[in-house]
Amino acid sequence: MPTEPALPRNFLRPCVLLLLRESPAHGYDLVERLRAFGFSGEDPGRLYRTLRTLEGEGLVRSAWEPSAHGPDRRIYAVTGSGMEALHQVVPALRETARVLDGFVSRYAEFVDIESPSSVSSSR
Amino acid sequence: MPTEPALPRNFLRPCVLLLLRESPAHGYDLVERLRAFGFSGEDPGRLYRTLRTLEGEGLVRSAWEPSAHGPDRRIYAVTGSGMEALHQVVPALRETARVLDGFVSRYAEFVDIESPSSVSSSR
DNA sequence: GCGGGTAGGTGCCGCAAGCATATACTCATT
DNA sequence: AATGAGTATATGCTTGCGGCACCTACCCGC
Repeated sequence: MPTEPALPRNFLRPCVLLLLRESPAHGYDLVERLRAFGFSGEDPGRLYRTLRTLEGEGLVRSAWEPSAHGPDRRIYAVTGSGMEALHQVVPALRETARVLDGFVSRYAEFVDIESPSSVSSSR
Repeated sequence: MPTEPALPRNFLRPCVLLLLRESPAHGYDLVERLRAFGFSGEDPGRLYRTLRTLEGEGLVRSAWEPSAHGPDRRIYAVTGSGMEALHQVVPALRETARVLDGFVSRYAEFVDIESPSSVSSSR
């Protein structure tokens, strides 16, 4: 794993919504699947808090499910307004990606000038 | 201007360093040039506070300069350790861009399935 | 009965971000 | 000579996210 990314504020929320849209899951499972989006897996408490907040806002719903081995699980699924909320935030995240690409290439521009060796491609 | 981007925490700092590296400037000027990185220009106070913080950390230095028209300006320039700090945070921002691209394309994947009309190119 | 993996949760605090507000200089207008 | 607009720099206050620590409880193997 490279450097830890500097994620946007509240990025956890859309990530949870997207993952739940792909398939319902319980928190402990989401902890693992969230690694793909740059979340280290430490601080599961943060995720559980976010899940309860999302449920309070009606963006996800949950139901307890007994587990064969281990304690019961609270299975979460995204709701209709949850999907709406996801659709609404995506443009901002797209915009963020655009800005960051701009920043990086603008940074790379003068780095290439200063050290013409070990050139990083301009993507 | 599209939607306001959801910028990472502390993103203002590297932006200021990059802009000052491109050319020294005073705060009021930076406010304008920061628009390229998604900063709306409201809340200039935030920028000025950030500048003073950066100066306190030795990442930038400043000098007063009289203005032909209007009040005096505090001209900022990036220092050596400021550049080091910039180099150190860029990998994380690169990583963030990567993650966001991944998120967006993963989102687009099921959006294309649900509404096969109005297809967005897969970049 | 002890440790380790699974699963879900609360408490607390620092600090960035958001918003309002203050000061002061210059110039053009009334 | 006062008023307002544009330029320029700053402080005060509040909120809420994020980071860290900590707790409970279940199941299984040794």
